[in-house]
Amino acid sequence: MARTLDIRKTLISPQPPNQEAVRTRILDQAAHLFLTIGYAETTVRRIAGAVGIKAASLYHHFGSKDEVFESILIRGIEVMVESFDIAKSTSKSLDAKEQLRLHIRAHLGALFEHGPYTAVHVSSFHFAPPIVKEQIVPIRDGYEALWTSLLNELNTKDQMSVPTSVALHRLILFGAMNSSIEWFDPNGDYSLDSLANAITDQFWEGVSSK
Amino acid sequence: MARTLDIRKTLISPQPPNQEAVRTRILDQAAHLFLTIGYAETTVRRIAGAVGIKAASLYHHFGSKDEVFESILIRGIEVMVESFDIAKSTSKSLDAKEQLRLHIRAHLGALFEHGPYTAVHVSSFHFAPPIVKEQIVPIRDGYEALWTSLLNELNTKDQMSVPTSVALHRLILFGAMNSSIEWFDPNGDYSLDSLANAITDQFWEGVSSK
DNA sequence: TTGACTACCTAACGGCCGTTTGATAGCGTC
DNA sequence: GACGCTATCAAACGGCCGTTAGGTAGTCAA
Repeated sequence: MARTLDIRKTLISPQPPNQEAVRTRILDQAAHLFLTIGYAETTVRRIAGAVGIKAASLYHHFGSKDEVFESILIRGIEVMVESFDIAKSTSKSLDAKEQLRLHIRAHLGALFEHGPYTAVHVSSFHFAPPIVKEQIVPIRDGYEALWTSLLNELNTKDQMSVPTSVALHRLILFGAMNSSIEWFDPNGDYSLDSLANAITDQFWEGVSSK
Repeated sequence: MARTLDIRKTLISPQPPNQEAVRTRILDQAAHLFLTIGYAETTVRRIAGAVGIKAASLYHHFGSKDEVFESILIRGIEVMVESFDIAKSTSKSLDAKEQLRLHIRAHLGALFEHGPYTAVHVSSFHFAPPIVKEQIVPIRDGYEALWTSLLNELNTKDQMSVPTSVALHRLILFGAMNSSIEWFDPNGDYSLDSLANAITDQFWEGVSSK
């Protein structure tokens, strides 16, 4: 059975599966470098070295350094969207605050639990080359729109009421969540669940003593 | 009187005041570049060009590019500390939430109203060269300690009670404030006062409808 | 066996980087 | 008028960058 599948696979896709595997390894290693030392310090030679090939060989799989970078940024958004969708479907029947908590947990999960792609997006998008930014912004807008409509939904329920604009509060919430990549250690004493709870409670109730 | 002061000044400091003026212009132009295009794209030649001199001449005023960068990061902290101190002394007699509001407004003022130094610090510290970071961290810790003790103070008053740790909520608040440099336009429709109010209300009351 | 194709290589290209060297004006002081 | 000092410059340094050209094994179908 497994063998028949293998045969069919090679028949359907003429190139060996190695191609896609190397592409993935390049993206993984590059993402790790972008995250730890930033765009400029992450050179093509360094990425190739981490993969175990030479810089010139990388150009067999990608057209340019920026194509690698762009792929990583896009994958970072995909990871966020996938997490969001799961949270959406699993929290449907819960009350407003619990729905919010699950979505916040999902966003933090994308940042810390599903590879470095989303974290790269958050840390390195701001100073990405303008040509790359142009390509990414519309895709990123899609993810932000998911959050906007979620918050609008919750805001129509009677449990939540944002004092000014939903857009503004979404930005504040994003700032609170995303800035955690600067200081949160997913292997430290604090769990990701407890961070999600803290941000949710803070966003929901504030710090006033009633 | 003013004349005597001028004479004394030249007597005390032999070098002409031009030296300090050029240094300031270099820092101003460099900070603007670091903020808009980032550390790597901000080259010594570009900084010098913006000032109206050649790259080699810049080395008469600073020992290296990183010395310029480090000076800007330190100045960014100084601006924050100065804003904080003013807020502290002018809000002493107010209630807890109003004290918080004034400090949040002060931090945002440092980010948007007193030159690009603080904004450079927030946007470019993360990927600063490790040697630079080492120098800056202890200084930055001083500013963060101011906020920690402020929040601890407010937390002992009966109007505020953070559900988990003050340290965590300080980080969340910093994230909310600092991320505004990614999207807030100080010359747009929204005033900095209203942003400070929104963040304050959000932090204090949350979004729940009681 | 040939020929196309894949995946890698070495070597090099032009270009920009941060920085240094050494020179040249200008200017106030002895 | 000689000297020392400041501020600037042109030119060059070695080094690393992203990228390309051209070659070479290996694989696999005709």
